[in-house]
Amino acid sequence: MATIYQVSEAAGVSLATVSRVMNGNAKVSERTRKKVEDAMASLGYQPNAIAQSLASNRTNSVGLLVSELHGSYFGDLMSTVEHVLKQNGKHVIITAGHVDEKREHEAIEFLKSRRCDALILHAEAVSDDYLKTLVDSKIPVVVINRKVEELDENCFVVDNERGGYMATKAAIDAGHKKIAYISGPLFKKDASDRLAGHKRALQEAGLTFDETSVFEGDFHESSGQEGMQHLQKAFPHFTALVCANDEMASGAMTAARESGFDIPSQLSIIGFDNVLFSRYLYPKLTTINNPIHAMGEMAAYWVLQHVYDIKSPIPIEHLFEPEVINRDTLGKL
Amino acid sequence: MATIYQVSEAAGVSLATVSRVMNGNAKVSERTRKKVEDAMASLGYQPNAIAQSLASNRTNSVGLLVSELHGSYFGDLMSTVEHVLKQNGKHVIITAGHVDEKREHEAIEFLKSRRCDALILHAEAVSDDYLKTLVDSKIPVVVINRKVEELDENCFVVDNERGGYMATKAAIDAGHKKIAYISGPLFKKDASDRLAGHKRALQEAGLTFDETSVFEGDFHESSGQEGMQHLQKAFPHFTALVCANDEMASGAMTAARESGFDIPSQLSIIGFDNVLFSRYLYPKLTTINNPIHAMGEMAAYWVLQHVYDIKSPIPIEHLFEPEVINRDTLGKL
DNA sequence: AATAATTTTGTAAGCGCTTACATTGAAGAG
DNA sequence: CTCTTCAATGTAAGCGCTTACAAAATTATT
Repeated sequence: MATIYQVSEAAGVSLATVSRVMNGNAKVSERTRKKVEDAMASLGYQPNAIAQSLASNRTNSVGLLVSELHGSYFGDLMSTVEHVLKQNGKHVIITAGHVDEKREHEAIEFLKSRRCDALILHAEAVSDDYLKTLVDSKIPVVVINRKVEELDENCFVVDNERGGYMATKAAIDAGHKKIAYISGPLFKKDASDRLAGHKRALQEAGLTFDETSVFEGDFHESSGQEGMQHLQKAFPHFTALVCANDEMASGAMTAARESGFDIPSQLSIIGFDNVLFSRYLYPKLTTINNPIHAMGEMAAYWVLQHVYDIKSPIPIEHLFEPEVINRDTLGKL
Repeated sequence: MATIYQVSEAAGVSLATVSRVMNGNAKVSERTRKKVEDAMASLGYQPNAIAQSLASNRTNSVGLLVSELHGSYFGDLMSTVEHVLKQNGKHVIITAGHVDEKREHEAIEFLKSRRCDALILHAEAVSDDYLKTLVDSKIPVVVINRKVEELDENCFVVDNERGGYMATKAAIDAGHKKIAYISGPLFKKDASDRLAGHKRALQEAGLTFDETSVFEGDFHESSGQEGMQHLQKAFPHFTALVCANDEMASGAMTAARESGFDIPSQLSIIGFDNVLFSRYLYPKLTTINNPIHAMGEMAAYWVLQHVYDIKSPIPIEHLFEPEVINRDTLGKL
């Protein structure tokens, strides 16, 4: 591996000059620039990013914490963030927190130890206080899909309450009166917000909310199946089922089919998130779009603007709107 | 951010001693170790990984190149690799090549510039020669899902020909005689190997291979739909359709349904890869398991063993066997 | 108790870069 | 032709660590 020193020798100039042509910030005469570039090319020189980072205190990399490395939702987030940042010459260091406080904490500490210039966090398990401390600690931090008190400027969230409202409203508008609900784990803010929206829609339509109509799942497919089975007994004869995410909706669909329901003629199902595979399902799932793509993009632009002084091509916004995606699982009654 | 220097001052010892307790390699007396650890704790000291890397020429991070950051297949690969490596205190730097020669090349150069200790590559676009050069260039490299001449020791592959054979054999065993095939882009080795296996199964069963029975897709869902539409005309009345991956199988299922076929009573469909969502499909997709999980794990163990001298808990193997996953889309004839 | 052997600690030279500051040289002003 | 100015380049001091090697402190040996 050639070093800057060897380049400077080959080009007959000083280290500083080589560094200058690499960074293109200070003026270098055409002649010497050429000499240096030739030397670099012939040596196959590749700057050592580690050394550059140490000397400049800039790593040109931003840390991204996701809950899992697999799954459509996070795949989408990672893809988007990487795309925007790479276009601007920045790199992404991805790490997973697995929705576990200790592991999320470690993951964030890892990103800090790598001296990322900024952090984009989809942190679910770590405390609000920890996030506040982080923000105070100087390192630029952005939080996705979580609203932290006093950190509005650093948070990018979808209006989950509204999304939950829209899902149930869509069912009501289609004529449904008896609507069941499979929620996510209610200690999670997004899950409880979505449920709150569901309740608001019911109330607005003059429908009374029945405790037995909701099953608390865990956002995984299997709990959708369980939920469906449970609700058939606990809250029989519902005609529509709203699920707090698409995975659970998929599980519910499987269970419904096994119980002999035709979807949507006998049972309507609505999901949430609009992950990629929701359109592969049969029937194609009617769901609420969770603009994770837009949020990831925005988070990346925020970082570019605040950390690297690269102006965002779109105005920075913090609250994102959900949207009904009409497909084939919601039937008129 | 506290530095090692401040820790040494606070503990009343030299830099070297602090470094020693951090790395735990040289002997340090209990008393001073305690002093240093206390100093670290009270300063909230966090070693600067960048500086450590520069000084030690070790980054404790391995680069992982995938084609895309989304999708079940890569999600699985990333998850597995990260899991194994993290368990051993190593970190993963993930980057995407997007199946484009230039971008893959850049991605690899990026990983090299970050001075990764090793590279795990799912490289599809870059040339064999380039990979050979890489391997020769000293940096430990492992290639996933691609067999490169002379680099057997560095490659981890599934037996695609065998998988293709198994898929078609399964259809034949179920009584099918007229079998269509939707392949991946044939310039890709895995796609052409799978097709070769398909042909071998036909031949072995005494069935003649008909050029019009295969449609060359691009591994994406839409080309599964196109393929289905095309084959209905070009090769009518086939009773089974083998697809070179699950995405295309999903597309074909949609198209088949739109054409009024019932699956599997009127048309059997077999996929390949066994990605996560294949079991969400309706009917659940019968497919060939592509042991990407096992390969990713093995690649990670190889790196641990060859680069970090951590013995692999399982013997290193390079060729992985596909397996038929029987679900609901293959019907007896 | 004196010396050797061994363990523990310190000193200082890098790792490959960036960058403030100093130097040089050429062009312009008088 | 000398004196400024200013652009181009060089010098050298770090960035925060690791690690030979040297020195000091401790323990073992006689």
